[in-house]
Amino acid sequence: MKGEGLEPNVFTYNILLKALCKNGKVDGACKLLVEMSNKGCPPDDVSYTTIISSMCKSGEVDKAKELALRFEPVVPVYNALIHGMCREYRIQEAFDLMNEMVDKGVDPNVISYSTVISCLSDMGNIDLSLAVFGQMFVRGCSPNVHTFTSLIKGYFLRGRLGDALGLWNLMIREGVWPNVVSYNTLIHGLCSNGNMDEAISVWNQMERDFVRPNVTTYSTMINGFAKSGDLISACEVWNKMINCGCRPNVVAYTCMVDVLCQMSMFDQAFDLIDSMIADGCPPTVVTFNNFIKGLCRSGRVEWAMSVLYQMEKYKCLPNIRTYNELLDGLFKVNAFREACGLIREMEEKEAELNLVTYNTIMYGFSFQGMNQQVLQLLGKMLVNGVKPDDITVNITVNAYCKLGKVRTAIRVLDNITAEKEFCADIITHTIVLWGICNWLGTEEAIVYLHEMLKKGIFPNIATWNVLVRGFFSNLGHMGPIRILDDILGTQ
DNA sequence: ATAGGGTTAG
Repeated sequence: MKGEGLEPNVFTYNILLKALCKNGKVDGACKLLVEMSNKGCPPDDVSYTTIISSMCKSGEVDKAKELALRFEPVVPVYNALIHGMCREYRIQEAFDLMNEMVDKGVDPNVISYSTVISCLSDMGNIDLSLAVFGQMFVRGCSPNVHTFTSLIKGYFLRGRLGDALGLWNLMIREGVWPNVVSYNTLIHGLCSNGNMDEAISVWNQMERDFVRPNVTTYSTMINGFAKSGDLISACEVWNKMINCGCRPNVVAYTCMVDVLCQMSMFDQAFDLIDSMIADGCPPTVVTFNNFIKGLCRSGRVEWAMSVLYQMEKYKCLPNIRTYNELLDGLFKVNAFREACGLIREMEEKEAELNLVTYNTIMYGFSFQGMNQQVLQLLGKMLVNGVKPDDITVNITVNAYCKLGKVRTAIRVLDNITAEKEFCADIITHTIVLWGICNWLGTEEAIVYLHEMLKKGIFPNIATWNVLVRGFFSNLGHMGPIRILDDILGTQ
């Protein structure tokens, strides 16, 4: 350009800025920003928005905010920052930015509100989501298809199907037409709430509305059918996708790997993974996790372990889910040594154990009768800041009971139940009943049984098994007969 | 005409 005697203008520089950002050279873009001023072509709003948005997308939202402080930000800059905060669920800071906008008279627009609403929906806070929706109206800003779609997503996440569908109808009544993303959100919401029939009818409605399904739509349907056990329909959607000229991407392939595994077509699943390379969309760790999960669930754990070591060839690193699936598989086939070997391997690689990992290992250990080690693992879990769930509690209570520390088990349960973080279910109670029968005697078990009934927790077949066995081993044959009389008398 | 902000699936 310079050879031709042409001077770059602000458009030229902004295109260059965008190119630098897109190639991960944000530092270079910042240098160019300085150079622009020196060359007598000062950066404009677009220049700043480009850089700040790029920083936010690469997770450098604090650096982006610092840069934004150096000038008077416009709405798109604020929106990029809000999105950056929301990406990390820093919702308070997103609200702070919104308030700052209002204070400075830079009115938040539909994009600002929709970004926050989408974030709150993802966080499961549909009530706050609706509050922002209301505030948006008060401030004279109208929702668009993004806003409605984000709210609908939030309702589905909380299982509120009726509210989600109500909002969908409201959206259409307001003259806001759904696009392919809205349809995908609706279909996914119905599928993940176990409403496959409704999902199919929406998918048909989509065609009548002349909204073309994209690869996300097909993947959502394949996954929906796969999760509901309708593998034939899942395959039909895959074929339809190919016939309609829609090229599968890595997600579509990954869903299909799951389908083939569920059909026990493991060789075909592997062939499909292999063909992904040739098709230019290489498998990811999620693809392999599906394959490994399928193999483990059918007891082919050795094969699954060999896949773990093949992943490297595909430049895929196993993640915690890979290990969790394999550990579960190994424990289920009683390959205790191999499971311990894998745990050591995880420690060497400094893999961060999560809730599922701890539950899986503790469960595996308890099946080996290693109850002391179960309690040690609970300690390790708490030290590492991993919050136990109801499964952890049941495994722990079981360990205490097996060790004969039934009173401790009951005390631990009372404490966490009082904090309302946990609600003991029939499984918990059956475990404790086992402990009482075996260590404290059947009379106390009957007292406990009555307390259970008073709380509205009703015995199932496993509970009765525990009681009957307990009575046989403790009282000879008279006990169980009395209990059986009770059952026959009441049911 | 050429540059900037938000929604979906494994």
